[in-house]
Parts: sequence; C-alpha cells; structure tokens
Amino acid sequence: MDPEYADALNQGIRLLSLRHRARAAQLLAPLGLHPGQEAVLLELDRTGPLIQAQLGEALGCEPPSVTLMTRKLEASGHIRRTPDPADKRATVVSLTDSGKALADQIRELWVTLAEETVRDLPAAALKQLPGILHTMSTNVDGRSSA
Amino acid sequence: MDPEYADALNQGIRLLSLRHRARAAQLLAPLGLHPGQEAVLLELDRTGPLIQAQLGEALGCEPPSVTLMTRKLEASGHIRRTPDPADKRATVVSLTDSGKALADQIRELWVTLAEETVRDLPAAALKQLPGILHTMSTNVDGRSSA
DNA sequence: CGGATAATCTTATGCGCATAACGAACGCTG
DNA sequence: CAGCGTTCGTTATGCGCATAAGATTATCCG
Repeated sequence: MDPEYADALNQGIRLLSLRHRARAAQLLAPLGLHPGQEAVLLELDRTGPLIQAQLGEALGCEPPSVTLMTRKLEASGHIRRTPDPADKRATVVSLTDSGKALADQIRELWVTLAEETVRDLPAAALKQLPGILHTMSTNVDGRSSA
Repeated sequence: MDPEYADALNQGIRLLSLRHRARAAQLLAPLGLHPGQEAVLLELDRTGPLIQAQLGEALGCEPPSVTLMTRKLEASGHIRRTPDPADKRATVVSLTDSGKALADQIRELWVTLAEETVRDLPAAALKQLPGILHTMSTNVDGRSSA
C-alpha cells in the first residue's frame, strides 16, 4: 500500500478522533458531563441495567475504566450501583431519573453533533458511512483478529 | 436527522478511535512508543525542525500537551529541543538520528495498520475515505466554525 | 466435595489529552 | 523609548483511557 495513503488514513482517523471528541466535550460541558460518560448513559438507556462487565464490553473499554466512570456518574447522581443478588462479585449499574433525563438531552445534542460532523458530505457517503466505520472498528479490534 | 443515525455515527467514531488507537499502541509498543508520539516523529520527519507552537498546530493539540510529549521524546533520545536564536521564547524541536530511524519504522507500521483497518472495504470507499475523514475533521474543528 | 481455574471488580500507576494560571520575551503604537 | 497587548512556553490539576496486580466470588472437575 502507498505510504502516503496509509499516513492520510491513520492521521485522518487520529485527527477526527481528537476534534470530534473536543467538540463533544464543548456540547456536553453545559450538562456537567465529560466525553465518554455520555456513552455510559446512552448505553444504559438503550439496554437497561447492566453488569459492569457487560457495560465495558458494550463501550469497548476495560474494567478499571468502567469502575472509575461509573463511580463518578454515581457521585453526580445519574446512575445507581447496586450489588447483584445473583452474583456477589458483580455490581449492577442502572440509570436514575436524573440520568434518564440526561440521556434524552444527550440524544438531542448528538443529533446536532452528527449533523455538524457530516455537513457537506454527499448523500451516498452518508449512506455507507456507518457501515464503513463499523467495518474499520471490527477490523482493528484486537480481541477477534489477534 | 434520525437519532439512530446520529447515534450510529457518533458512537462509530468513538469506537473506531478507541480501537484504532489501541491497535496502534500494540504496534508501537515494540518501538518503545506510546500512541500520539508517532505523530510527532512523523510530522518532524515530514516538515523538518519546528517550533513547538507550529508542532502543536500540525498535530491538533494544545501547548501543554506538546511540552510533555516533546519532553518525553527528548528523554528517550529521539528528538532535540534547542532554544530558537531568533526568538528567545521559542524552542525548536528536531529529530535525532535515532528519531529519524524510528520515523522510518513507524511509516512501515502505519502501512500495516492502514491495510488492516480498511480490509474488506470496497475500492470506491477506499478512494473517498481520506477526503471524508478530512471533511469531517474540519467540520467539527472548533477554531474555525465556532 | 474440595481444590484449581475463571470471572468480576478494585486499587495502584502511567500516558495522552484538556483547561487554567503564570512568567518571559516579542512587537507595535503612542 | 515606554507601555501594553500578544505570543510562546511552562506548571498544576483533572479526566478518560490503559496495564499490572490483588481480592473475592463462581464454576468446573477430579
């Protein structure tokens, strides 16, 4: 493969990550959230209460990260952490009312962010973009390939 | 816009960021590098010695981040930090021989990473992907839009 | 059953990023 | 030339992520 193409691709992904996250941070700041936390709330709102291990799997991040993020969201009152009666190792994470309300607001912000992100892209690109992103994600997922 | 589409897009970008970065970390580890540092070396190898402010601009990150990253790369012997004779506030960053050699190795790794990332994508998507990434990056760049 | 293995969470610790606050040098303009 | 806003860099602090190491509980198997 052409090294210039490789560079454009990798650097492009890196830059998009930084900027998209930075923009998300700007939009989430009024809600008192840091980027990354919105994913927790959205996931819980989608699928209901989850064990931390399941949550980490869904978010694509590791157990220690889940512990810290859930602890902070618990401290700000948006989620609950209760022991799992069926498995004394596990802790169940669920949304509080405040967390549910926040999830709704996040969803609106995310429409704004998505519209902003894909502005001026041709309709054809829009259509295949989610699939492309998903394919690339699974391509570089270490757990399955390596 | 459809909230589901927005979610797929934003979440897709977030997941791709995480996994792509994690895979980069795996590939860079044998070189003793952490993800983010490779961008510094590649940029310096591309454009020659730079002032830290210029470097930060090229990388899309803020002055404190540049200070820390360059300090660490200096400590590992890959770059040099010399005072700018023409501007006593500035410090010029340049590659050492070890840094140049490393940049070559990184370029090879990045071809590997890029090939892995776009595996199974149709040729048409490959062709427009860099442009799409660039458009999205500039779309969410806070400095110009906001 | 009991003991090894695996799963779940937690506590360090470290890196890349950010913002905020500061000091030092530049450069323009009165 | 004196003053002042601007630019460059640094330190301090905080968050999201990671890995490594430990403690507790589940589970499987001999």
